[in-house]
Amino acid sequence: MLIKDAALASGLPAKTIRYYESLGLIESRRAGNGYRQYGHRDIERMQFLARSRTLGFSLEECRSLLDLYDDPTRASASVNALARQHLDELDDKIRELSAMKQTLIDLVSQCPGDQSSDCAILESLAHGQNDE
Amino acid sequence: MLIKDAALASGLPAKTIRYYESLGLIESRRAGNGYRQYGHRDIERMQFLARSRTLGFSLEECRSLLDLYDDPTRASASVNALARQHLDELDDKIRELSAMKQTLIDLVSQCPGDQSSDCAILESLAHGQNDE
DNA sequence: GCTTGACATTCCCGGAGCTGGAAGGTCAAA
DNA sequence: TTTGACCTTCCAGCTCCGGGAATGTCAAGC
Repeated sequence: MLIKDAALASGLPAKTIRYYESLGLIESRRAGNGYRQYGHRDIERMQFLARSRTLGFSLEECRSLLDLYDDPTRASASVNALARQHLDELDDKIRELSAMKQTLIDLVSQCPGDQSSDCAILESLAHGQNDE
Repeated sequence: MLIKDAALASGLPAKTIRYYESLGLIESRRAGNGYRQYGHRDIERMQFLARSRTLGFSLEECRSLLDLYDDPTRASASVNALARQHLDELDDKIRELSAMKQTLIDLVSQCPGDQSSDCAILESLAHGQNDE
């Protein structure tokens, strides 16, 4: 299977597959002409990466997850810890964005949004008092 | 006022002030020795940027906000529109992260998290069925 | 046999928003 | 005079790719 079909099968763009290989997350054997060739196992690995990325894991976290996956002596506690840590990061991020959102909602509600130049949003950005 | 004090007064690191200047978001006049010198207006501009960034606006959005701020003929509707658009982006991002979070919560709850190697998280990453 | 088109390869650049570091200039105080 | 704390510019790197150039390969059509 050549890279384009692997991309189709895995959902990862060909560019991304090459990039992941350059990082050592994926391996490939080459045909006589130098073309990368992939088999079922490789596609599974790509899908693993694709799913992990969908859940927001960083590539380094993906590497750890793959390492655990490859290790038959792993303890599920290790995976669990990794996942919980990522969960905490997600929570932090969500909280941060939600705070931004709430502040912005307040500001937008105070801005007339008409042809006048008076604007609570700009006023707050310029002189504070709403957010600090 | 030299850059270090401007950094202290504005909350932006000196490096960031120089970076913003390179992007044309901030201007500076120079002393005879080439050192940047800032006044009250400059500090305000930096604080404006700092607050805008805190709300998650991109630097290009900050540029637009500053332009509006500088324009006495602006309509608050323009600012309002910019803010609402950013609000939508925040919402999208929050929803995306929340979806990740929920999936991850489900997976974590199915993973024993002990010394056994069986792990629903890895299983799901490898073979799907939970998220797709 | 030759051309065309769709693949493949490598390599380098850019983007977003900085941060760190190197190499060097300036200035006040000891 | 020598520190030490500033300042300057420029270059590199971080994350995760995507775009594009220059080039090679291969099957199909004429």
